[in-house]
Amino acid sequence: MGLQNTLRALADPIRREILSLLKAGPMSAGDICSHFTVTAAAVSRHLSVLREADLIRDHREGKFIYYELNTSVLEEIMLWITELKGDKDDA
Amino acid sequence: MGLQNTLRALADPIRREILSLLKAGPMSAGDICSHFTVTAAAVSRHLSVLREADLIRDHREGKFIYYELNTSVLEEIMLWITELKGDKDDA
DNA sequence: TTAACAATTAACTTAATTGTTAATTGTACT
DNA sequence: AGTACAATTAACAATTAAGTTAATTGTTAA
Repeated sequence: MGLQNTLRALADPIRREILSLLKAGPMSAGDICSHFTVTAAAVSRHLSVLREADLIRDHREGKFIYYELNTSVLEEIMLWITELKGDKDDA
Repeated sequence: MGLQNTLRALADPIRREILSLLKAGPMSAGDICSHFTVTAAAVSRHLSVLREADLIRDHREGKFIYYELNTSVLEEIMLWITELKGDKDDA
């Protein structure tokens, strides 16, 4: 379910924007929300989709839940695309 | 609309399988259909999504419409992922 | 022109996704 | 305990997506 989950998670502009935000470093759910016009509940569900895809990790610190980027699962996409593009290694 | 269209198109297992089939070379719609259990109409719609994303190109030869892979739009995804992974060029 | 075939488009159904508001969970503080 | 705050989950409405069958568009050949 890895590649499917990852690509599905990336196929939404808000979720991609969340990932871009997290590029700068870990951020609380509230801080992430403040960058969007949709409600906190909507953002929270986007976060859970990203978490299911293992594109982000979370940990609680007191009242806050911090999210951080996990780019390791993106390797699988890179690999898939590279293979599709023709295995130029064989050339 | 480029990246969004591309990722949305890739976020479906049948569409990814179609692209993988086309890796071997151009193929008619009928040949593509024969690899799947869904109806020809369903495959045709998948093909149109892939075409809108410019992941495939088509041309008619007599009764047949041949599809072939276009991997150039995948560069955009590679770039986006690379940027997300941290712009290691700056290191 | 008519028949036959390849493929797409149309109309419709069902399932999944996205968003909202309201209720719930978890933590800190007095 | 009780209040306040951060964040998630639940329940529902609306949109989008994917599948089916039936009808339509192109093309070839009799």
